Amino acid sequence: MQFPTEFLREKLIAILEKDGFGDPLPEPLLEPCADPRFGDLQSNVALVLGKRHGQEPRTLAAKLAAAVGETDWSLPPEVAGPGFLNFRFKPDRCVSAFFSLVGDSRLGVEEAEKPQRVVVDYSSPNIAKEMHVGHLRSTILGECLARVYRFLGHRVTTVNHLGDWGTQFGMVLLGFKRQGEEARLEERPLEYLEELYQQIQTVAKEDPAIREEAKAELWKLQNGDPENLALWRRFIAASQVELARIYEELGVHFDFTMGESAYRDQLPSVVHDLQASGIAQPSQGAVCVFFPDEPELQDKPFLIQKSDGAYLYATTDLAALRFRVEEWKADRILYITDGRQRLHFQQLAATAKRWGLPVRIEHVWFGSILGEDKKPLKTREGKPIKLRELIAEALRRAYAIITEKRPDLPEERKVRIARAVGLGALKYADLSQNRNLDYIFRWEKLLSFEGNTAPYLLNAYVRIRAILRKAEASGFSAAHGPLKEPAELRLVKLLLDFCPTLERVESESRPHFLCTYLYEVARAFHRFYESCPVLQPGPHPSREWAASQRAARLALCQGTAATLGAGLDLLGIERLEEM
RNA sequence: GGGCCCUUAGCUCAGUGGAUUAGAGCGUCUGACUACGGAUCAGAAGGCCGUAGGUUCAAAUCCUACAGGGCCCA
Repeated sequence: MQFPTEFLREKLIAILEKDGFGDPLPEPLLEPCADPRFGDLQSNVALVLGKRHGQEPRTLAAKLAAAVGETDWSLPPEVAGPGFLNFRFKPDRCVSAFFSLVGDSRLGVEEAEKPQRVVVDYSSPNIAKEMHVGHLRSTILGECLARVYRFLGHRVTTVNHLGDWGTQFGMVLLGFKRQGEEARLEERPLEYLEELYQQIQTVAKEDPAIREEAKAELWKLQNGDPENLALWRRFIAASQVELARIYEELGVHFDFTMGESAYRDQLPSVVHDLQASGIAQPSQGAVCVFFPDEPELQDKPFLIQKSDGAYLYATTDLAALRFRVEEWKADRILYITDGRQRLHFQQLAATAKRWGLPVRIEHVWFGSILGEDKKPLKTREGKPIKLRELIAEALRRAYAIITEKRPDLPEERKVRIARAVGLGALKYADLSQNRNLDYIFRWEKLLSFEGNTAPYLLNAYVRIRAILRKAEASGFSAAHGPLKEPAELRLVKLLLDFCPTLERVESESRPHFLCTYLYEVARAFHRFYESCPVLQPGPHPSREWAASQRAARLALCQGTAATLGAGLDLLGIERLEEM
């Protein structure tokens, strides 16, 4: 389906190229007007080209305006100020485009012509530790991006790269052997394993003998000791059960869960390969990749094997990378982690390039979570906020509100609504902010239910659904009809922006573009709702006209619900029929 | 010591390769309940876009330096 911006853009390009202004095209050619009073789209190409070719911008703008003229989509452009071109869409054309969009299950979004195989690597918790707030960001962002890429027609594989093979298992094994309690392992494995680890670590600090014992346990595990292997497998199985519960609650799905341990047999060959092809070199007993051609990485070698022969995260990541390219034929891999790992992924990408792996690596990084004092909220000091506590608090707060506002509802429905609202608010808090920014952890912020939040979007959706249900009960249906009120047209134009918005999300892997857009849609709907009655229109010239208007407004409701609903789905937020 | 990120209204944040009068939410103040669901809507107040230079007819946006905060590497 064609969109007005796209249409005008192509038109403008054709004119510029014909007039010899196309090399290179000034960008951006068109952007939304800063102020709606100027129109729908603005262009400052005349200013840029005027300068480039020594022409008076206003004269050039007038010439371009004349060349564009009136189009199928737009009125003749106006020249304003120093040489802006302001474009105004034809309302009727937008309305008819809107009606074709309403009838389309994909809302006018076409599937990618050249689908890519995209691997999204996210969440990736450590198996022997509680998940905390930091994991939420990776999990929520990754899930959302995977859904957006998939919706745009790409072949997405999601993977949870579990930390299941670190040195911490020496401590955990020792701890469990000394004082293991089966029941606690079954009950709450993540918490229990973390506790064991911390206990042993505390003791080990004082007692070198304990440190040695832990090392010995680790050595045994890594060298295939049956007892330790069996225990380790039990830790993993128990942890995975608990993780699965959390993911299910969050509505997160992985196509594959493959821990670091899955690659342990491949590590020697990675190091060997890289050495054999001259990419990695021995250095002070260790093995490193150097990057003489990358200015930013010149003094930052990538360590892939330590002098004692041990492998590192880097080695595992390279093995996983090779696996994903060779076995999954990945064209593109997105790693969703916090910004502290940026150097690591820069090095990983640079190594992959020299290794000749035909894959585009994107590090989708996000900021840290800070405490109220703007200092990092570290798990060592201070009190870590456990993810399940955060979720429980979200549900509790949402439940309190729903109980207050809807005491009439049966318990079961209140719980269900509290789930959608609480989890939605929590997810939305992470998704709606530019991911690169650090954020300060505050319950009120993460669990806010007003303004630009999930409950606001849900509220709009619920209201529309209520209207549509009533309409259906009364036998009214949606159809073509007049949409001329400013609030109607504003909504119509916004709904035509769904597809371009998703493309922007894809181009930068930034879900907050989608959130901002959906918020605008919900706001525009609320305004429309206030000023344009759908089911009980006011006085009208004729009964036919009133019926036609109601049908058109119902269509607008349908289109808005479909767009908000699709958007919520992509964000991973559950839709509601009532709240 | 080197590198990266950030600094926009009291608070939390948008601002799509420079451009017409910098936008929201929360909070504050004033309105709208004869309700298609008020978790809503209308309006007001509130900003030398960290500081200082530079490039430009035009800078929150690009360049340089500095300050403050955070992170990474040895």
